[in-house]
Amino acid sequence: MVRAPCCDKMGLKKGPWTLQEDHILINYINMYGHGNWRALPKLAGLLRCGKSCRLRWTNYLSPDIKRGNFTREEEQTIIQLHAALGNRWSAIAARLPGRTDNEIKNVWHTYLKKRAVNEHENFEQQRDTLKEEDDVVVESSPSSSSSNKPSSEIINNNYSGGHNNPQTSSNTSDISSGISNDNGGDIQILLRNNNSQLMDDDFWSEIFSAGEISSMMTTTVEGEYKYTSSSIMHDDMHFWFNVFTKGDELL
DNA sequence: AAGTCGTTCAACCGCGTGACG
DNA sequence: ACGTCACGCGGTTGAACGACT
Repeated sequence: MVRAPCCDKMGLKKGPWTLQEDHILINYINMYGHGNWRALPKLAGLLRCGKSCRLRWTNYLSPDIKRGNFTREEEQTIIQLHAALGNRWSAIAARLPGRTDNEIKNVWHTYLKKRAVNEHENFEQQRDTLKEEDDVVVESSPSSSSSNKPSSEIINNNYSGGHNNPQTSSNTSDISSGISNDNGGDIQILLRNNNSQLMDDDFWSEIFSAGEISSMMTTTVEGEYKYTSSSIMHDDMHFWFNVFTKGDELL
């Protein structure tokens, strides 16, 4: 397939946009819209390629764009969505009105990636501390196995992070969830839709391959999906589950 | 004051994909 | 079915700027 020649080979301008160019682009789009980006620069009288015009408009000039610093809520949303969606910046941007994929990508690489790593490390420290405490309890009274508790209680005790408490956050989601340790030391994750609807496999397919999913998952009679870990579930599973239980409200 | 380094962010580049003839 | 076009996406670059030495 032969690709159309790039704009730089056709004598078109590159680099930062001038105020005059911005005005021309804004005026043209306000008057005629942007039906065809490739034809737009010629029609508007700009020495730019259509791609450059589209980028300038969608990332900077469009009136829909919210300028200014990201709020704490927006930053948390990006971290959670990135954990669930990966580097799908446009999908993340679609859930943040007024923010562009380019802007989100920049913010992620400059601030949020570091913060996410820090939070991950803090979480691991917390987890290790809790694990040590659990070990002490189990050693002193083996009969009081945690598996006797409802899983929602377990997750509330051990993994609650304030607003991500599955019970208190259920106003926006019908999904209840829990993590528990069975007697073999494996980790079980229960995901239940209160309307008895099963969760979409796509939710997990981003994180695990299909083979891993099927080997990990069983369905209970109550309409729950039960994921049972073994060696394939790495140590970070708790962290990511925690992130997802926050993030699923946003998806 | 001048040079260096690190950070930020607008813009570019190449690729994938869907629409269309 | 195939080729072409146009668009959108994600990765990368580089200019601008501030902090530091």
